Amino acid sequence: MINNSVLETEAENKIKEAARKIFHRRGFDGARMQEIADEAQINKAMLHYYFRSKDKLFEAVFKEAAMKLFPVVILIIESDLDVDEKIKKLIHNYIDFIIDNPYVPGFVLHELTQNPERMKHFVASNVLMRPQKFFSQIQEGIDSGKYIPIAPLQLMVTIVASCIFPFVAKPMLHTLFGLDQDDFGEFIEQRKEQMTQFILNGLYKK
Amino acid sequence: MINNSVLETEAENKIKEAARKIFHRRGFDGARMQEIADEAQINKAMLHYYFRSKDKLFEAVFKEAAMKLFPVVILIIESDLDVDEKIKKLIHNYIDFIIDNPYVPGFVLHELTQNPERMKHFVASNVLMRPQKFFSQIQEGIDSGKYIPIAPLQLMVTIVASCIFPFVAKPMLHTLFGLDQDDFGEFIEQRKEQMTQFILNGLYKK
DNA sequence: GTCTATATAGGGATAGAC
DNA sequence: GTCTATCCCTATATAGAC
Repeated sequence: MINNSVLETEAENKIKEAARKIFHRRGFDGARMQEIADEAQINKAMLHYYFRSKDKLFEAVFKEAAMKLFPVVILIIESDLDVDEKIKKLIHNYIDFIIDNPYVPGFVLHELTQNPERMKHFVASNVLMRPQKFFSQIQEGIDSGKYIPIAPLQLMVTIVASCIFPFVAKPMLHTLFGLDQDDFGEFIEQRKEQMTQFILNGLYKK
Repeated sequence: MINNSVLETEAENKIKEAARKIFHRRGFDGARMQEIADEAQINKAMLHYYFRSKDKLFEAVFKEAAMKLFPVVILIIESDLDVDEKIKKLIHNYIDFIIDNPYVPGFVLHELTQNPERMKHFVASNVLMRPQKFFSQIQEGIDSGKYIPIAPLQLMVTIVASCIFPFVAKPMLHTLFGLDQDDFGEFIEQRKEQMTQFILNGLYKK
């Protein structure tokens, strides 16, 4: 007789994996429990057996997405690297992460916008952003005349925006500039190095 | 006797204005016809009287949003200004526009992502982006050694991202950095000038 | 644990009186 | 044109047999 706990875990994972796909693709309102069940090749009733409700299932998925999205930035930001290396690593690693998880940024941003209260307490208590070191490094560079004067948070937001935005705006790039799937892949690949150079060049004083 | 056509127009406008608010705030799936009716202080049945269906009403709202969002960029891009002036104008005007229409970018991006086909043909036929002149200007600057080598589209996307992203990520800035409403307003105001300087500095070679 | 059948609610849409 | 009542479908959720 096979241990039931193993099967249980497998079923749960299969459901969560399916839910992840559908929620990421359609958002909370757009997702259907039936579609998740189909994706998991499982009966719809089983969703409610393992996870009581759509809300609970969503919460599990959202948490994982948020926990994946933020730490990429945080770990690098808090490291001992110098500014140039941090920016280079940040852009490369972040874009690579989104290539593997293309729906995560749009999903997190949208759900956070739609229902800020639902997950705010969770994000706040689990994701502690401590950018002090990075911000200090920037400020020192400004004070020493190496960097142009810029609020560290402005720089930070610009870096993250540069990585995330192209993925959120992918349909726009397709419609307005005719970038197909392959073009987009090339565009993103090119972006890693060009953005690193552009942002570092923007930071350093002439 | 009052002319009926006037009242008709007033009712239609009241509905569209209410629909705009709700759709922008909740997206297509999240919006409720009842909520739109309440917002318009009108009976729910009247929505269907004036606009046949939720889809039709949404389409009207989406068109207006998209038609407002893109031309801001396009007009400046296609103008005869030089690169520095274009970038400065682009950032200032675009951010000012979003201050007045804070939900538009997230709305357009999300709906375009959720259902790319629904509006693609419309956007494609109504919004013609002709960035050739701007792109040529950039390329000339690169060839003459004035600018660093960067694909014009990469620059373009970065500029738009810098303007739009902070608004989409507003809840994140609130949660992670504790920016309240006033802080956010200051942040955006500061951003107009600092991003202009940062991006121009990034473009010019040392 | 897994399925079928069904309860229940919500929301888009319409019928019909006025 | 405007309202009430209601149709009807869809989607979440549960009951209950196996």
